Amino acid sequence: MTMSNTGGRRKPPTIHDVAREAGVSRGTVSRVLNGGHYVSPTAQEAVNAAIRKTGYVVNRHARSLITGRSDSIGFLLTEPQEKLFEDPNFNVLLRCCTQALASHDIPLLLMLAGTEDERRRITRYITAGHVDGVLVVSSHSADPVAEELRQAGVPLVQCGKPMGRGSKVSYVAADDRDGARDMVRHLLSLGRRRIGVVTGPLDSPGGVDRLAGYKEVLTEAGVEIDERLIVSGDYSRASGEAGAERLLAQAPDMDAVFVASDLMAQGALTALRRAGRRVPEDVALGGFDDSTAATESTPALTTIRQPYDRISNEMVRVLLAQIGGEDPAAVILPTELVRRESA
Amino acid sequence: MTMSNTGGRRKPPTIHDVAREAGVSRGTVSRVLNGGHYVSPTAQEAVNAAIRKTGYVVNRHARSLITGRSDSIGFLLTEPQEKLFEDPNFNVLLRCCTQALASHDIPLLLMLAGTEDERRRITRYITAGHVDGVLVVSSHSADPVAEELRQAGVPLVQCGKPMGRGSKVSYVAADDRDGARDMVRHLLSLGRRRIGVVTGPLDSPGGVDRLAGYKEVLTEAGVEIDERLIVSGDYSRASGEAGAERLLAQAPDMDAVFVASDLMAQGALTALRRAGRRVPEDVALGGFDDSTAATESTPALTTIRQPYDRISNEMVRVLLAQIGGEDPAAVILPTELVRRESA
DNA sequence: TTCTCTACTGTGAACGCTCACAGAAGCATG
DNA sequence: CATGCTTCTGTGAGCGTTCACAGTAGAGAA
Repeated sequence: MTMSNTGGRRKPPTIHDVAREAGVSRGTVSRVLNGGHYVSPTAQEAVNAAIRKTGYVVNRHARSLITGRSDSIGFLLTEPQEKLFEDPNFNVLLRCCTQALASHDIPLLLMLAGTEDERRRITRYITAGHVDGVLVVSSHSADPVAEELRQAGVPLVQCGKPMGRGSKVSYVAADDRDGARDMVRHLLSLGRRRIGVVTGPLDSPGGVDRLAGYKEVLTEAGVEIDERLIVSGDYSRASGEAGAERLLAQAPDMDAVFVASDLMAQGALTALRRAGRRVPEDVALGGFDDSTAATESTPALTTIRQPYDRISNEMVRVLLAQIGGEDPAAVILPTELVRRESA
Repeated sequence: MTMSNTGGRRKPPTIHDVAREAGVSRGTVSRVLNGGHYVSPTAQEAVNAAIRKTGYVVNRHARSLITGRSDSIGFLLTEPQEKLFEDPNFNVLLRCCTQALASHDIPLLLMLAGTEDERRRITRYITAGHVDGVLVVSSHSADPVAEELRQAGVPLVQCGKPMGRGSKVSYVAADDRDGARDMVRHLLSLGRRRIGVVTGPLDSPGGVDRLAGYKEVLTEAGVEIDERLIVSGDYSRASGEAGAERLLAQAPDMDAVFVASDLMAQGALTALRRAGRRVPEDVALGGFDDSTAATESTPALTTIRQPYDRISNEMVRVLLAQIGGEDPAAVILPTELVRRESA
């Protein structure tokens, strides 16, 4: 359609070529490129035609050199390497964020900070201004990298509530407490009363809030909180399996269990099956996340849906706003109960 | 340690500041930055000290503007969005490539080309020279995007053998044929003779080669090839389940099955279990990839290990060489049989 | 007319770096 | 002493863009 660069690599057209072609000045072309304010319709038209004809694409390096912006943003994952991709939530988040950024024509730089060395390298890279901002994802929200970046004045937004309540850092999170409440209410509505819970890590707000929701609903319903029905995990499949095992040992009469992530719920399913408990007949099982793990299991998991697409969009929106000079913001998004087979 | 950018964002030091600090010229600093040839030890030392003292980090945009290189490379995934992350192999590959690049201090730009729109946008972005080269990953190797980029003269390396035998495109792949041979030989050594196979997509060399290995070994062993023991899938879990079902219907006496990917093998496991076949007692099951799916299943999968870490390193090495002007290259890496529980 | 205001356009001057080139210094060779 | 060679260093130009500024033209008001 346009003059694409077939064959060898020739010198690409510059803004100057476009200007000459359109019979205007560089400045006018630049203005068209950047929103088109204060440009006559005639010039606008001529420039666009010239751009199409020459196949011009802006040289981002030249632009960045002068604007000081890189027009790219980083996606930072701070997890030990083994766990890095076990959790399907990371994948979904990565995919959604990439797409959300793509719609703004902003490339995403993937940054994996598993080891101490990598963290140093990446911190240096980011503080050097090679990206305009950072999307931070990590399951344990007390992240020193994020804090360091924040102090260096780098715009960033975290996925999930951060630990320190005082720190003014942007974040986007699902409503953990409310989601947990919905799930436990659902289990109660099924007639279950001996409801166990495998929590997330309790050094993270997400883990704490989901446990809080659990306790609240039980208390409101007049069901006594039994500490033997509460164990904690770290969102890994293995910890879900171990957690369910411990619960079965401590409270053999358990008739339902709320597991704070689908991946852990998968593990719990294994443990329950091994113990000869039928799901959902003997023990109703509720997960959290609605990740791919939920539909892959048999039985498919009843779970709380985290709106990852909306979370990603909001993260990008908040980050872009912050890069544009706005203040840090917190966004909490509603969850939704998804009924499948396990409860 | 050094003067890090604490607090607000001040103007970062330039090469000029370093030169002044070190008492040398810009040129000398630049030479130190780029390998340090033709620089006296004294100057070398002074410059390094000045860099440490000022906290200088090169401005990549200014450098790129003049060199024409972006010093970044793209990771292109051309798959429909749903499948994008279902396959754990993609995750591993992405992780390994990111790390391989990180060791060269090269950032990775993630590019997801699921829809036609995205493909156009990304092709445009790449041909505009915003990345120096591209790592291409896709399960169906007949990829129009890759071909288009290749014709535009963009350095790229594919993961897996490409379809057209004539096209001079770099690639790195595991030895599919040999891996399949190892697995089938192993199944034979277990005393199995009615060995089924669920192949990968037969419009891709990987799928074809694994099937070829299967047939070769059986023929060499004097076992007759039975077409009822051969069905094909598309590497998805669902297709593995359907494939195993079909095999059981067509050849109920099947005593082993070689499934061309671990994800499909997971599906096959479900089908076998549903049909009441014990694995490995009644039917021995062999997978391919040694992805996370292999250890997550019960029983854990005996499989053929694809050396993803080496594949990634080679992809990066070949790509960098090609960017440096060398000719396209093909690398085939050996696989390894990993015995677990399923066979 | 003259002035002001708005809408638009063109022109240097950067941005921070690398590269080519010229030149200096040191040393051996003719 | 001149010449060449090698090793090292500094300087000016320029990469392609944006930005600030100056300037023009036309419309409307005084």
